[in-house]
Amino acid sequence: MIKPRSRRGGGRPTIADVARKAGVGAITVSRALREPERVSEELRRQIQAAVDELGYVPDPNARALASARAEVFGVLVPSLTNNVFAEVVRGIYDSLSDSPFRIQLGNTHYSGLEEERLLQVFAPQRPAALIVAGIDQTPTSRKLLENAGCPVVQVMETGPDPVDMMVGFSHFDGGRTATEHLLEVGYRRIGFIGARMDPRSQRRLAGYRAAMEAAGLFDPRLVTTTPVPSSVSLGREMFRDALAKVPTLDAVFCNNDDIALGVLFECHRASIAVPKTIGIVGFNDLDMMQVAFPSITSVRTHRYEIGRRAVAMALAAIAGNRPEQRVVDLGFELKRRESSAR
Amino acid sequence: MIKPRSRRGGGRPTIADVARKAGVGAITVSRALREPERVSEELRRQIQAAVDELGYVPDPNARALASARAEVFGVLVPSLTNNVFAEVVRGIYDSLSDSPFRIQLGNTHYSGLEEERLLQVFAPQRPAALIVAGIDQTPTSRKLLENAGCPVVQVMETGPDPVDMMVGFSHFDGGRTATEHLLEVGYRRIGFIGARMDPRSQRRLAGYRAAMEAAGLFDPRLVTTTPVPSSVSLGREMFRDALAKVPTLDAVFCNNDDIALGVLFECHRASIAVPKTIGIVGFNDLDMMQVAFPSITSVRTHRYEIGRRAVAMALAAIAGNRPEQRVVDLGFELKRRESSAR
DNA sequence: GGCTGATTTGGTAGCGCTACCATTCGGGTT
DNA sequence: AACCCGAATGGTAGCGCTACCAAATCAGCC
Repeated sequence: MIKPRSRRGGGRPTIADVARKAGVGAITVSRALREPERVSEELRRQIQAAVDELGYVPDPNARALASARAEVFGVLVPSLTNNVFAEVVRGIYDSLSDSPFRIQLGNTHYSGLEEERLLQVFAPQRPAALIVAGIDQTPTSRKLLENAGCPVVQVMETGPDPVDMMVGFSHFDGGRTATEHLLEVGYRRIGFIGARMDPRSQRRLAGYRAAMEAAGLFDPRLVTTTPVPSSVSLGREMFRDALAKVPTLDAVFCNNDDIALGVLFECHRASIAVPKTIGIVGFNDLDMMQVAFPSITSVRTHRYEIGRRAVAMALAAIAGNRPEQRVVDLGFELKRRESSAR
Repeated sequence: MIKPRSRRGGGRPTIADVARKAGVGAITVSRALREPERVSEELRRQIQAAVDELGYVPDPNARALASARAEVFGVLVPSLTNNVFAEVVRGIYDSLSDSPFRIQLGNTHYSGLEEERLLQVFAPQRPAALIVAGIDQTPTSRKLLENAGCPVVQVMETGPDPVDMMVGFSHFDGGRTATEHLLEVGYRRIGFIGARMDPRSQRRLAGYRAAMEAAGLFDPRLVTTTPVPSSVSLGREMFRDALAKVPTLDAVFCNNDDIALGVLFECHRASIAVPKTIGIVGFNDLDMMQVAFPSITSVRTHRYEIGRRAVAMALAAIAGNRPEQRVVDLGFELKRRESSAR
């Protein structure tokens, strides 16, 4: 009596079934699938026919165990609902959709400890690459990344000391450029409104401050921040607070577009003229900024492109030709619109 | 000479190392980790000590291979940037963050074929559960889901014929309720503006039509749709088109909040009074709807809760007590605001 | 013809874990 | 005393694949 068909597996065909049907060794099937150029064309055809007939699909778990490397990209972002990171993630997905790589996405909730925890979950899987947002990893996280044994790309920011590779832009410069623009067009009592205040927002604030100090106009009372997560409604409230604190306020640089939109709505509600009485500049340049009335000046960031570039660099590193330029600055672009057209 | 330490693995401790150190069999370590109640307290303590000392972490790939079941939830959504799905995904993540389950997220780009392809990638991993958006799977996808050998939850909608379980609400009813509200407050020439027009938007449109026909007011020229992806700027353009087509238009029901916001901005720009001249109702009720000026009436949907509930049902099914109520309708809530307060 | 080196193919031995079954042991039951 | 039963532990045999090495094949060349 024949040994019964594997008890555990769901009866799916295995590589051995394909090998038997094609009349070759199992390892040749494995090779034909992974490195076709190393198998003669004839066998390749035979094997392909057997694969098609049986509907064979390699088991990714067995593959990962045997090769000590999973075809998985680990991706860590601080938020899934923040459009900014959603765009980065979309870029990553689009770049990987035609590859054999799967994606495992982790949500750190802007917490360094949570990032650590997730890296501890991700690392044992031996991912093919890791993409993490930001450059402010805890020492433990940094060590985990360095020892992950795979390409690592830090995204959203650039900095002096990459774990491995980096794609992003300077938030400090972004904040400074936005503020300088407001100064240029004649605003003087320019406020900063920032929610969440993660490290990137802190650096935008630093850029704002540098510009204001250079103009001799910095005043700490112009700065309104909160660690509370950002939202349009919060933007509205914070603007009211800022205005109560400094009634002479004539412009605001917001740490993101949600806040800026909240400011705009509050101006409408309170019949404050934009840009005449109050100038507004946002950050990120979401689609709606150019549609708003009045349209809102914002710093356009290349989120989608950051995701794509991060994957491209990781794939190159996996393929063995690590890009020579390890830190890529994709820059930003100030979009001047009605909200600051004095 | 001692056999060299495993060549392939990165030298990470294995279950055998832990077993040796704790002076027990490997299988007992495995059990202590997965079913602690079946191991005596003394051994449990010894094993835990060895685990801690070695820093042992089970290899998820080996585990998946041996048990023919990966600790992975497969999640398929049509879009990563659409806030609606981002919220569902957030609910899923939050519900799973304390569990051993990882998440594999797929982006179908609103395409049935892409959904099929992704299911073909997901299924061979033998996920612990699958969560998919919508109820309009292709026949192939449906078969893949039925044969996946794991709990399946369809989310965002309810329908008569679940593959396994369902959590959502009726988009038809949502569309009808929104339209009935506009009729009730006195609008007559109510337009429908819809972008993307995926199956869910189609059903909202059907609900709109049912309400309009019941009132004897349906007119096909009132309906403006496009398959183009939705955005605020598109909402603005479509509203202009709709108004050019039907100058007597006195209200619009938008298939989502982005479109509604675009309509609002265009009204500002063209000095059209809201809600006096034009009433506006959106769908989903994003945070900004209540902050907008005027605030925008919208149909609040419980996206985050849908994600949480889907996971709860899947976990129950995995644990062996499949919920008796296999189709859960979480409903929706019409939020009446200024934009339709005639 | 025999040698060399490149190319193609296959066998063996795991990867690290768990399913399955066997074994042991203590405490009832009859 | 023989028997049974459940609880606790362990051994064995894979899960389906690939790394590693060996073997076979085929030029090309002296």
